[in-house]
Amino acid sequence: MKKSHVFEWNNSAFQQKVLAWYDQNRRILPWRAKKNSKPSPYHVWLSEVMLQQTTVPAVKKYFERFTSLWPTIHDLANSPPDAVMQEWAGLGYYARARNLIKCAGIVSADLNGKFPETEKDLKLLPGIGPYTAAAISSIAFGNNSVVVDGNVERIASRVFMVDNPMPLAKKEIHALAKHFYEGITSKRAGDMPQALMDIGATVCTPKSPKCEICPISDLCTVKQRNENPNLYPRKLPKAKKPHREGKVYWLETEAKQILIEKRSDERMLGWMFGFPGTSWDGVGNDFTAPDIDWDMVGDVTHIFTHFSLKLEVLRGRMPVGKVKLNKNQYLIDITEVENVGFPSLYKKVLKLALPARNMDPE
DNA sequence: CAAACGTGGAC
DNA sequence: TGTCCAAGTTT
Repeated sequence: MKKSHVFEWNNSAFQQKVLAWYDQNRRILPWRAKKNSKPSPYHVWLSEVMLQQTTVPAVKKYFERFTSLWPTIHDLANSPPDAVMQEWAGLGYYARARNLIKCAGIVSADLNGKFPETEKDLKLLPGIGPYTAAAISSIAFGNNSVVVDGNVERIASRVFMVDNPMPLAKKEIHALAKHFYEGITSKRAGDMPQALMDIGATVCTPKSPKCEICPISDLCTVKQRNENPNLYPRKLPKAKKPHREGKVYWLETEAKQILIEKRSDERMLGWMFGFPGTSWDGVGNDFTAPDIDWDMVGDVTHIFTHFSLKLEVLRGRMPVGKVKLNKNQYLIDITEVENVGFPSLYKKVLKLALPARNMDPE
C-alpha cells in the first residue's frame, strides 16, 4: 500500500460500501440470477465470453437468442458449428465463437455438462483466460477469486491513483485490486465483482465519472486529491492505424445464384461466410476472378481494430456451368443471400451489391 | 510480450 | 471525421 494516500485504506469499509450500493442499484441483466436463486454456470460462461471487449447492450440480444436456441450446454455442443457462427455474426472477435464451440464440446462430452469450479481448471478450457476463469469461479460457484476486468482496473487505478500507464501497470493494478476482495465471504463472493463492474459501468465510467453519487468517493485518492479522473487509468498514446485496400467480387450465375465462401480458420473472420476477393488480410491467395466483364459497384470501407480497409466491389455474371468452385465455396440462391449471417464487412458488401443487382435491366 | 483480433455507439 | 472505448484471450 502506498503511504501517500490521503486516507487510511480499509478493505472492509470499501467492501461494505460497494456491496450496500449493489444491493440497491444492481442492474437487471438477462444472464444474472435473480436474488436468492443460483446462477447457471452455463449462462455465466456464455455471457462472460460474449461480453469480452463488448458492450452490455450489444450482448443482450445475442444472449437471449443463444439461450433460446440452445437452452443447455449440450444443446449448444450438439448444434452444427456453422449455425453457431451464423448466430454470432455481427458480435465480432470471431475467435471467441470458435472457442465457445470447442469449449461447449469439451464440457458437454468430457465433463458431463459440468463446468469446472476452480480458476485453474476453468483456464484450461478454450476461450477462458484469467479474467473469465476468475469471473465464472466466483459468480457461478461462490469462490472468492480476484476478478479484474477493465472496470476493476479503472476503479483501482483511480482509488489508488496509479501513475504508471497501461498496459504496463496491469500487474501493479491487479495486485492492488486484490484488496477489493480480501476477506469476502462465499455468500458475497459472486456479488463483489459484479458490484464493481456495475459501479464501473454506471458510475466510475471512463469519461466524466459521476463522483458525486459514487459510494466510494471518500476512499478514492484521485477524487480526494481533486485530480482529473478522466486521466485514469493513464494510457500510452496509440500508434496510427495502417490502411489496406483490396477487391471483392459479387459473382452471380445466370440461374440467380451468388458465390460465397466460408473463410478458413487461420484467416481473419475465420469460420464466417464472405465473398471472394483479394487477400486483404495477408493470409492465403487472391481469388482468381473469371475472365468476364466486371461492373464496378462502388467501395466499402471498414475499420478493424488494427487497420482500416477499403474494398472495391465488382459485380459480374456468368453461366452456372462455367463457375469453378474452390474448396469452401458455394453457390446460394439470390433469395437466400440476405439470410446468411455475414460479418459486418461483408454485410456492407451485400448492401451495396444487392440493390445494384436488382436495378439491373436484366 | 506485443500484436492480432470486430463492432457500433458516444462525443 | 476522428478517436476512444466495452466484462479479454491467444500466440
